[in-house]
Amino acid sequence: MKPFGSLRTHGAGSLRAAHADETVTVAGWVARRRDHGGVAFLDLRDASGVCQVVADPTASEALAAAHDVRGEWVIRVSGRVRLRPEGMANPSLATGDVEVAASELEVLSPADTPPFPVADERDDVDEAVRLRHRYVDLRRQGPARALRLRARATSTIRRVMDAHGFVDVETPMLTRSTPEGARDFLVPTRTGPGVCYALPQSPQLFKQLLMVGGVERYYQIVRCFRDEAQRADRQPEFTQLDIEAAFIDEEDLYALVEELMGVLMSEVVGVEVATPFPRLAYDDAMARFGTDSPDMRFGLELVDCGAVFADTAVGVFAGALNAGGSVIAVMLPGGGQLTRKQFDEWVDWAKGRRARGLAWGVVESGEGGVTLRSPLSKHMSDDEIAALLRITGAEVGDAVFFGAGPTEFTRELMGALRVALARAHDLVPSDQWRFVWIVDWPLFEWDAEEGRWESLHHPFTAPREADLDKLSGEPEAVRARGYDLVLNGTELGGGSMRIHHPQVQQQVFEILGIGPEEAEEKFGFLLRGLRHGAPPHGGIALGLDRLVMLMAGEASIRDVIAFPKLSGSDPLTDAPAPVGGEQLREVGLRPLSMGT
RNA sequence: GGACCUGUGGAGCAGCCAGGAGUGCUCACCUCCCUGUCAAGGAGGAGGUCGCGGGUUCAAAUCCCGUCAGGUCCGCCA
Repeated sequence: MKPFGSLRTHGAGSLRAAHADETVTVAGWVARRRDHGGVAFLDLRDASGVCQVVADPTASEALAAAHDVRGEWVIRVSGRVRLRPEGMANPSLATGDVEVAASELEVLSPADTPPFPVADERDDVDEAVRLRHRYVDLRRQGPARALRLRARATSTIRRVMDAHGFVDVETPMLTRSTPEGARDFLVPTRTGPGVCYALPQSPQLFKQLLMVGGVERYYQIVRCFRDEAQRADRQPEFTQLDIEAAFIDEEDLYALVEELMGVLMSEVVGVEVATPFPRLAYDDAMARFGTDSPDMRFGLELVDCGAVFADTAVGVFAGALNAGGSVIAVMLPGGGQLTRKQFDEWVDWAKGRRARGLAWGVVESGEGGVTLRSPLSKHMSDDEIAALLRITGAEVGDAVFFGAGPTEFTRELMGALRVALARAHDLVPSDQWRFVWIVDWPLFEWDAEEGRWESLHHPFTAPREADLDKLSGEPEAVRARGYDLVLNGTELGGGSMRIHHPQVQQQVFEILGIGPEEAEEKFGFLLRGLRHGAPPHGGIALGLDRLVMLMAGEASIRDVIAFPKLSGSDPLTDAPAPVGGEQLREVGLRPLSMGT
């Protein structure tokens, strides 16, 4: 195929001084027009960029056509490329040294007035408006770049995976609903009333069966579906880079993913990241950062103050500690500059996250030395203050925030505070790329509400060999062969070495409260597969949208998806939409009467 | 499911706290003028159920209640 197609000879953005005196044909959208009556300038935009077209009375038909043209019309222009007159070059344009002197100007498509400014690069148009007219929005520089960056990323991924002998295999989109996990999207069919396909939340079981099937190395860039509340980094349909390999262990997987990320960062972002990536135990991540996806680009780590306040007279601290909870501090360097009002706002912020409160103190130099100015300081002993300053490293002019309460809750609260403080005080270096593996996960966690054990990752995660004997007696002590990959505080994805013994799988199901019959009914195809010679295997699933979002420097995965959904619906098509009674009847459904 | 924020010509905002005529700004749109602009310039013009419903009031974009839509966060997301 010709580089720019048969309808034109050059890309608008490709013209340079070297093209001077060539006769070219360019085609694209009218980005701007500057009509002086006797001469008219049009900025012509296509995928390659923008160039200036000039029409003057030497070609009166072209000039007349240029008068009538409007923004976003699609036009084709033939003419001679010429160097702009002395002093008229536009250095802010790649094509700014030249212009196309139109001899012919043809309107290929007129266009309605754009619903919002296209040429304007300010990103302040309401997102719902942009997405309703996404076909216009995609012409803008930001979205256009994001799509192309995403394409470069997927292309690079395929090249690296192919080079390692991975086989790209497609797995079904119409599959069966599985228990646990997120809500499924259901697809009723005319097969029978009450019978539904489900869209896959991930190809997890299929990729394991591919391992049983001897594929050995599988990958897929695959759409996944989860019917859950949306967030800035969540969509009902999203894309995973799904990877699985046989006869490997964790180290093989880490090395592969680190190589892949290194190549991606280098080729797509132009950044060299150091490998191997650091590894952080789950427990340490929770203790130091209050989250399983820590942002390692800045400090402000959580400090456990339990020892400092073991015998404290501060009521809320003593209460938390006596109840088996924790007192956790976050030290904000220079935080002494915060006003009382600002501290109060942080207290409100904490209360908004269901915390009972948030304590704070400012380190100051007083008569007898260093003191802590705080609503709580009159209850604190000098020894406590001294110890506190020692373990937090706080100095004069710094502030210390305290959370007190149940350990897990307080860690997560202070972890969120750490991130919020860092952002509010501009302590997050935006040019750093900190990957970290989170390892040593527990296999199960206790769901107090439901009164049962749940998989922290998923039920097919292998327990550590050494912990196998604990499966029956103490599930809480069983460690998983799982791992998450985190980049700059965003969970890119996770994976594990899988269970390849049907007996172990059966045992895990039992702990999760899935009896043999239910297991056979829901996962029979997996269990049968595992009985037919399953190699040791494992893999990972990485959120492609999130990865591309970070690489593109965007704030939402919606920015790197061609046609994203807003909360609950597709702004472009207005899906989901009602379907007719006949269509419903065919799939065995009847509309519920509305009301009540 | 919950909390908070937002909703004003096509786009982005101000007006709201402290009620007084749809008042204002930037851009876009339409007509005319204009031969070197690049966010072109000049003159004129059109375009509104102030998200929707109710209440208070002599009077509501403004105050109150409800509701809808979108966003962010919490819950949820193996």
